[in-house]
Amino acid sequence: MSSKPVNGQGLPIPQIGPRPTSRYSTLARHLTEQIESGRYKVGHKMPTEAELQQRYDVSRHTVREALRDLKGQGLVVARAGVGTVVRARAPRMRFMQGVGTLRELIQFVEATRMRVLKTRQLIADDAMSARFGMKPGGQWHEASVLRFLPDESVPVASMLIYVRPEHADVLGMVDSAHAPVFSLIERLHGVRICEVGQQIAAVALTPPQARALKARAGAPALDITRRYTDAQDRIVMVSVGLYPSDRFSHNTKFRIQNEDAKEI
Amino acid sequence: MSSKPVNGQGLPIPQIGPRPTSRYSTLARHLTEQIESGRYKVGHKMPTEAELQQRYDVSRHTVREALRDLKGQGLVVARAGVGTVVRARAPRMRFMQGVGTLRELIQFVEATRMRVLKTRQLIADDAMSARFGMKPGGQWHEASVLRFLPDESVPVASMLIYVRPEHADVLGMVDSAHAPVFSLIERLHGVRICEVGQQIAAVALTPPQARALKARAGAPALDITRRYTDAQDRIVMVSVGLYPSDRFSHNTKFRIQNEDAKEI
DNA sequence: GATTATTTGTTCGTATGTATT
DNA sequence: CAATACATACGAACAAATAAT
Repeated sequence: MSSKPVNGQGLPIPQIGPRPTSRYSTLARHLTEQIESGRYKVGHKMPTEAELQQRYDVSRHTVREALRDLKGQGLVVARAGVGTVVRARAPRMRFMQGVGTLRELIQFVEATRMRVLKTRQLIADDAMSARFGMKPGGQWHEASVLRFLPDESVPVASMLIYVRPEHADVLGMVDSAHAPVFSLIERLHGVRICEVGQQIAAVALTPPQARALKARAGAPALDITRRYTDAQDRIVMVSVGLYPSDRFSHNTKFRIQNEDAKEI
Repeated sequence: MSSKPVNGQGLPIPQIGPRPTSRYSTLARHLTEQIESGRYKVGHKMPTEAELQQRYDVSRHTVREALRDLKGQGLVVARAGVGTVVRARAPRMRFMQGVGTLRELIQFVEATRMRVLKTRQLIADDAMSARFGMKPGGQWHEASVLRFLPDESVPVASMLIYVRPEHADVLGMVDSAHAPVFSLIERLHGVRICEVGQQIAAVALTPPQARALKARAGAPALDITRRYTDAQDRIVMVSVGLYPSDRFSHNTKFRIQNEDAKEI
């Protein structure tokens, strides 16, 4: 009868809180501290699930629940066949908080119409891999899209949108659905976007680009490239937008979170 | 012992994708559709886990994985002893959180040197008022600055920095102090920056700008204008940076807010 | 108020699938 | 092809919270 420590002790993890928390969340907190303290370094691999299972004397399920927490916070990335790699040392600083960033994005999307010019399949080559981080050889669907303000005939932007073949059906709904493409994928395919990386650069329009946008060749434009990734750090979608400078500027507001300005 | 349909059929859910996706995500999508279609109404209870388990002939584990997805999207809330209640018909939009935005900015500043070319006093005119929101007639100090990467002679950016007369002393310390100007003001004058508004636009370099930056006239560049305001919404500082596109791109990471929706 | 039934939460065990090395 | 490591899936039991008796 000694083998029933179902929720009792036997776990060599320092139980900090006064209240007995669950094992997996205790383990999650413990691992988080190890990462924050630098015991597990960014870029390096965590111990395997089996290793953690033995070391802390818990079931593999419990280990996975704990790791799921860390994944959700973006601290680690797990990949089958490789392992669990530490990705960040802190659970995402709250230094600045985007104020209305997403809301403004959504409102912008809802206020504009999109017209899909054409779609095609393609295989990611080395150039795409270098630009977007897709694995070379992966299959993708590409849509060429123009974005219009209501009651205007001159497009605000021309975009290229890349999605996985299994999500390609959303490209057919972009015209009618006034919603961002990534949210369509989330809704229709149960994917969960976890992080969005955004790169903004200034470019000069090439002649074909200028023709599509009814703009002058060589005119300056914003190139806004966004990479949408899920919890496993897999790329779900990539969008490349070209916004002529006379029609669009990118505005963001940051609010400084005043509680911990100590770290700077 | 015929009960080993580990990944076979037996699930009365329409499998859409060409590849057999996991059972739990298929189930999650199915349940999501039921909610969106109004089959399960907001405020009402979902079937119990045991019920779903029987109805779809899967294990409880699979049911829970599917429900975890819905919880993560904020569609349902589960409470022990009560059940799983539908909370929203569509996945509510989550806000994004700027990740490392400020940190990256600081690191960029620390990794570069600044050289102040000249400073001057000026009175805000209507043009400045329209661009930056300063009150017309207000006194400001302007510094023209070049920013260099270490060991490089070509500037990364040319900037104009506007500060109030009472803070003008910081402009003399920019060269040596490897810290952002706004944080110097905060430290030396006890001002507390509360919000930062940022506008990014693409521009073509004018001939004088191109000369200062040792770049080609007409070349595309990012114009990043930041307005720093305090708690009273007074403008503390304004900076205008010109970043030639071949030397700089603006990167941001957003992370989707991942509250666990445990509490109501 | 105490007891019981119900429902989700946590934890163990085991086995197989899939991606990578 | 084999070994490794995470992903998915089955089963079983008990704990904790809540609602009903």
